[in-house]
Amino acid sequence: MKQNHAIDKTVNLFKLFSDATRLKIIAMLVEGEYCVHEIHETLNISQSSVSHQLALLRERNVVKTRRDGKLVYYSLQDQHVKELFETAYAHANEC
Amino acid sequence: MKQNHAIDKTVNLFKLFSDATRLKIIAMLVEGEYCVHEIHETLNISQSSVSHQLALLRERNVVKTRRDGKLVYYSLQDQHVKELFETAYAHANEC
DNA sequence: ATTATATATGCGTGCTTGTTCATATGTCAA
DNA sequence: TTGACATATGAACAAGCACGCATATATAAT
Repeated sequence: MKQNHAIDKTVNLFKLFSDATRLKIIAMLVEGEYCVHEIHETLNISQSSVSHQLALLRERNVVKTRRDGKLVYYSLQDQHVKELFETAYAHANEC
Repeated sequence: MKQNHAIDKTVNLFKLFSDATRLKIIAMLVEGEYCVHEIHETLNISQSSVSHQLALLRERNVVKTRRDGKLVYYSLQDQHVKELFETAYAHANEC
Protein backbone atom coordinates (compact mmCIF):
# COMPACT_ATOMS: atom_id res chain seq x y z
CA MET A 1 0.00 0.00 0.00
CA LYS A 2 1.02 3.61 -0.54
CA GLN A 3 3.04 5.15 2.23
CA ASN A 4 1.17 7.73 4.26
CA HIS A 5 3.92 10.22 3.66
CA ALA A 6 3.34 10.03 -0.06
CA ILE A 7 -0.40 10.29 0.46
CA ASP A 8 0.08 13.35 2.63
CA LYS A 9 2.16 15.03 -0.04
CA THR A 10 -0.57 14.29 -2.54
CA VAL A 11 -3.22 15.63 -0.18
CA ASN A 12 -1.24 18.82 0.25
CA LEU A 13 -0.99 19.24 -3.48
CA PHE A 14 -4.73 18.75 -3.88
CA LYS A 15 -5.40 21.24 -1.10
CA LEU A 16 -3.56 23.92 -3.02
CA PHE A 17 -5.96 23.42 -5.90
CA SER A 18 -9.11 23.17 -3.85
CA ASP A 19 -9.89 26.81 -3.26
CA ALA A 20 -11.71 28.90 -5.85
CA THR A 21 -9.46 31.93 -5.48
CA ARG A 22 -6.28 29.92 -5.91
CA LEU A 23 -7.66 27.84 -8.74
CA LYS A 24 -8.79 30.93 -10.64
CA ILE A 25 -5.29 32.31 -10.25
CA ILE A 26 -3.77 29.05 -11.40
CA ALA A 27 -6.15 28.90 -14.36
CA MET A 28 -5.06 32.39 -15.33
CA LEU A 29 -1.38 31.56 -14.97
CA VAL A 30 -1.84 28.52 -17.16
CA GLU A 31 -2.41 31.08 -19.93
CA GLY A 32 0.72 33.07 -19.22
CA GLU A 33 2.62 35.38 -16.91
CA TYR A 34 0.77 38.13 -15.06
CA CYS A 35 1.51 40.65 -12.34
CA VAL A 36 -0.48 40.97 -9.15
CA HIS A 37 -2.73 43.83 -10.13
CA GLU A 38 -3.59 42.20 -13.45
CA ILE A 39 -4.75 39.15 -11.56
CA HIS A 40 -6.51 41.30 -9.00
CA GLU A 41 -8.43 43.24 -11.64
CA THR A 42 -9.08 40.43 -14.07
CA LEU A 43 -10.46 38.05 -11.49
CA ASN A 44 -12.10 40.73 -9.37
CA ILE A 45 -10.45 39.51 -6.21
CA SER A 46 -9.08 41.90 -3.60
CA GLN A 47 -5.40 42.73 -3.80
CA SER A 48 -4.89 41.42 -0.30
CA SER A 49 -6.48 38.11 -1.07
CA VAL A 50 -4.53 37.73 -4.30
CA SER A 51 -1.27 38.46 -2.51
CA HIS A 52 -2.06 36.09 0.32
CA GLN A 53 -2.85 33.25 -2.03
CA LEU A 54 0.08 33.96 -4.31
CA ALA A 55 2.36 33.87 -1.30
CA LEU A 56 1.02 30.44 -0.42
CA LEU A 57 1.39 29.15 -3.97
CA ARG A 58 4.90 30.50 -4.04
CA GLU A 59 5.89 28.88 -0.73
CA ARG A 60 4.74 25.57 -2.11
CA ASN A 61 6.62 26.03 -5.37
CA VAL A 62 3.54 26.08 -7.53
CA VAL A 63 4.40 29.50 -8.94
CA LYS A 64 7.54 31.56 -9.36
CA THR A 65 8.08 35.30 -9.50
CA ARG A 66 10.01 37.85 -11.49
CA ARG A 67 10.21 41.46 -10.44
CA ASP A 68 10.26 44.22 -13.01
CA GLY A 69 10.35 47.62 -11.37
CA LYS A 70 7.31 48.01 -9.20
CA LEU A 71 5.64 45.00 -10.71
CA VAL A 72 5.99 41.38 -9.67
CA TYR A 73 5.14 38.91 -12.35
CA TYR A 74 3.91 35.46 -11.43
CA SER A 75 3.99 32.35 -13.57
CA LEU A 76 3.67 28.61 -13.09
CA GLN A 77 6.73 26.91 -11.68
CA ASP A 78 6.53 24.04 -14.16
CA GLN A 79 4.33 22.13 -16.55
CA HIS A 80 3.18 19.63 -13.93
CA VAL A 81 0.88 22.22 -12.47
CA LYS A 82 -0.65 22.88 -15.84
CA GLU A 83 -1.09 19.19 -16.55
CA LEU A 84 -2.74 18.50 -13.21
CA PHE A 85 -5.06 21.46 -13.58
CA GLU A 86 -6.06 20.48 -17.08
CA THR A 87 -6.59 16.84 -16.20
CA ALA A 88 -8.91 17.76 -13.34
CA TYR A 89 -10.63 20.51 -15.29
CA ALA A 90 -11.45 18.12 -18.10
CA HIS A 91 -12.74 15.42 -15.78
CA ALA A 92 -14.80 17.78 -13.69
CA ASN A 93 -16.55 19.25 -16.70
CA GLU A 94 -17.09 16.41 -19.09
CA CYS A 95 -19.92 14.50 -17.43
CA MET B 1 -11.19 32.87 -19.80
CA LYS B 2 -12.62 29.82 -18.07
CA GLN B 3 -16.15 30.15 -16.79
CA ASN B 4 -16.48 30.34 -13.06
CA HIS B 5 -18.97 27.54 -13.07
CA ALA B 6 -16.41 25.24 -14.62
CA ILE B 7 -13.80 26.41 -12.16
CA ASP B 8 -16.15 25.73 -9.28
CA LYS B 9 -16.77 22.21 -10.51
CA THR B 10 -13.03 21.70 -10.69
CA VAL B 11 -12.57 23.11 -7.21
CA ASN B 12 -15.20 20.74 -5.88
CA LEU B 13 -13.44 17.82 -7.48
CA PHE B 14 -10.12 18.84 -5.96
CA LYS B 15 -11.78 19.27 -2.57
CA LEU B 16 -12.86 15.66 -2.66
CA PHE B 17 -9.26 14.60 -3.02
CA SER B 18 -7.82 17.01 -0.50
CA ASP B 19 -8.48 15.18 2.73
CA ALA B 20 -6.16 12.43 3.98
CA THR B 21 -8.96 10.11 5.00
CA ARG B 22 -10.71 10.34 1.67
CA LEU B 23 -7.51 10.11 -0.33
CA LYS B 24 -6.41 7.00 1.56
CA ILE B 25 -9.76 5.46 0.78
CA ILE B 26 -9.47 6.44 -2.86
CA ALA B 27 -5.92 5.08 -3.02
CA MET B 28 -7.18 1.79 -1.62
CA LEU B 29 -10.08 1.64 -4.07
CA VAL B 30 -7.70 2.26 -6.94
CA GLU B 31 -6.41 -1.22 -6.10
CA GLY B 32 -9.82 -2.87 -6.11
CA GLU B 33 -13.21 -3.28 -4.48
CA TYR B 34 -13.48 -3.35 -0.69
CA CYS B 35 -16.21 -3.33 1.91
CA VAL B 36 -16.47 -0.77 4.68
CA HIS B 37 -14.93 -2.78 7.47
CA GLU B 38 -11.99 -3.79 5.28
CA ILE B 39 -11.29 -0.13 4.66
CA HIS B 40 -11.86 0.67 8.31
CA GLU B 41 -9.41 -1.98 9.49
CA THR B 42 -6.81 -1.63 6.79
CA LEU B 43 -6.51 2.12 7.08
CA ASN B 44 -7.07 2.25 10.82
CA ILE B 45 -9.80 4.84 10.53
CA SER B 46 -12.96 4.70 12.64
CA GLN B 47 -15.97 3.00 11.09
CA SER B 48 -17.99 6.17 11.47
CA SER B 49 -15.44 8.31 9.74
CA VAL B 50 -15.08 5.83 6.91
CA SER B 51 -18.84 5.72 6.43
CA HIS B 52 -19.15 9.49 6.49
CA GLN B 53 -16.47 9.96 3.89
CA LEU B 54 -17.72 7.12 1.71
CA ALA B 55 -21.17 8.68 1.76
CA LEU B 56 -19.67 11.92 0.52
CA LEU B 57 -17.68 10.21 -2.21
CA ARG B 58 -20.78 8.36 -3.24
CA GLU B 59 -22.94 11.49 -3.40
CA ARG B 60 -20.39 13.03 -5.69
CA ASN B 61 -20.22 9.97 -7.91
CA VAL B 62 -16.61 9.22 -7.16
CA VAL B 63 -17.42 5.73 -5.89
CA LYS B 64 -20.22 3.26 -6.37
CA THR B 65 -21.58 0.52 -4.12
CA ARG B 66 -22.69 -3.06 -4.31
CA ARG B 67 -24.38 -4.77 -1.41
CA ASP B 68 -23.75 -8.43 -0.71
CA GLY B 69 -25.65 -9.54 2.35
CA LYS B 70 -24.52 -7.53 5.29
CA LEU B 71 -21.55 -6.15 3.41
CA VAL B 72 -21.45 -3.11 1.19
CA TYR B 73 -18.62 -3.10 -1.32
CA TYR B 74 -17.24 0.15 -2.61
CA SER B 75 -15.31 0.72 -5.80
CA LEU B 76 -14.33 3.63 -8.02
CA GLN B 77 -17.07 4.93 -10.26
CA ASP B 78 -14.81 5.18 -13.28
CA GLN B 79 -11.24 5.39 -14.52
CA HIS B 80 -11.12 9.18 -14.40
CA VAL B 81 -10.78 9.06 -10.66
CA LYS B 82 -7.87 6.67 -10.92
CA GLU B 83 -6.18 8.78 -13.56
CA LEU B 84 -6.54 11.99 -11.59
CA PHE B 85 -5.25 10.34 -8.43
CA GLU B 86 -2.27 8.84 -10.19
CA THR B 87 -1.40 12.04 -12.00
CA ALA B 88 -1.36 14.01 -8.76
CA TYR B 89 0.36 11.26 -6.82
CA ALA B 90 3.17 11.13 -9.35
CA HIS B 91 3.62 14.89 -9.42
CA ALA B 92 3.49 15.29 -5.67
CA ASN B 93 6.15 12.69 -5.10
CA GLU B 94 8.64 13.09 -7.88
CA CYS B 95 10.45 16.29 -6.93
C1' DA C 1 12.51 63.98 0.59
C1' DT C 2 7.97 63.37 -0.74
C1' DT C 3 4.41 61.25 -3.07
C1' DA C 4 2.29 57.72 -5.71
C1' DT C 5 1.86 53.12 -7.08
C1' DA C 6 2.59 48.11 -6.39
C1' DT C 7 2.96 44.33 -3.46
C1' DA C 8 3.37 41.91 1.07
C1' DT C 9 1.94 40.62 5.65
C1' DG C 10 0.24 40.25 10.70
C1' DC C 11 -3.98 39.92 13.14
C1' DG C 12 -8.70 38.84 14.11
C1' DT C 13 -12.90 36.78 12.66
C1' DG C 14 -16.26 33.86 10.59
C1' DC C 15 -17.17 29.90 7.91
C1' DT C 16 -16.32 25.33 6.54
C1' DT C 17 -15.70 20.67 7.52
C1' DG C 18 -13.74 16.30 9.62
C1' DT C 19 -14.24 13.75 13.78
C1' DT C 20 -16.47 11.50 17.65
C1' DC C 21 -20.38 9.92 20.08
C1' DA C 22 -24.66 7.99 20.17
C1' DT C 23 -27.99 5.78 17.83
C1' DA C 24 -30.56 4.14 13.83
C1' DT C 25 -31.08 1.00 10.05
C1' DG C 26 -30.20 -3.21 7.48
C1' DT C 27 -29.21 -8.16 7.07
C1' DC C 28 -28.81 -12.76 8.48
C1' DA C 29 -28.67 -16.77 11.70
C1' DA C 30 -30.49 -19.37 15.42
C1' DT D 1 -38.02 -12.31 17.53
C1' DT D 2 -33.83 -11.94 19.46
C1' DG D 3 -29.14 -11.24 18.99
C1' DA D 4 -25.02 -10.30 16.43
C1' DC D 5 -22.70 -8.01 12.99
C1' DA D 6 -22.34 -4.37 9.25
C1' DT D 7 -23.23 0.09 7.81
C1' DA D 8 -25.37 4.72 7.96
C1' DT D 9 -26.47 9.07 9.98
C1' DG D 10 -27.62 13.23 12.98
C1' DA D 11 -25.71 16.46 16.23
C1' DA D 12 -22.16 18.90 18.49
C1' DC D 13 -17.62 20.19 18.85
C1' DA D 14 -12.95 21.53 17.28
C1' DA D 15 -9.54 22.81 14.03
C1' DG D 16 -8.12 24.87 9.85
C1' DC D 17 -8.09 28.59 6.92
C1' DA D 18 -9.64 32.33 3.54
C1' DC D 19 -10.76 36.95 3.85
C1' DG D 20 -10.75 41.93 5.15
C1' DC D 21 -8.53 45.54 7.51
C1' DA D 22 -4.73 48.01 8.57
C1' DT D 23 -0.25 48.76 7.75
C1' DA D 24 4.45 47.75 6.17
C1' DT D 25 7.78 47.46 2.51
C1' DA D 26 9.50 48.26 -2.22
C1' DT D 27 10.28 50.98 -6.31
C1' DA D 28 10.17 54.95 -9.20
C1' DA D 29 9.16 59.70 -10.46
C1' DT D 30 9.05 64.54 -9.37
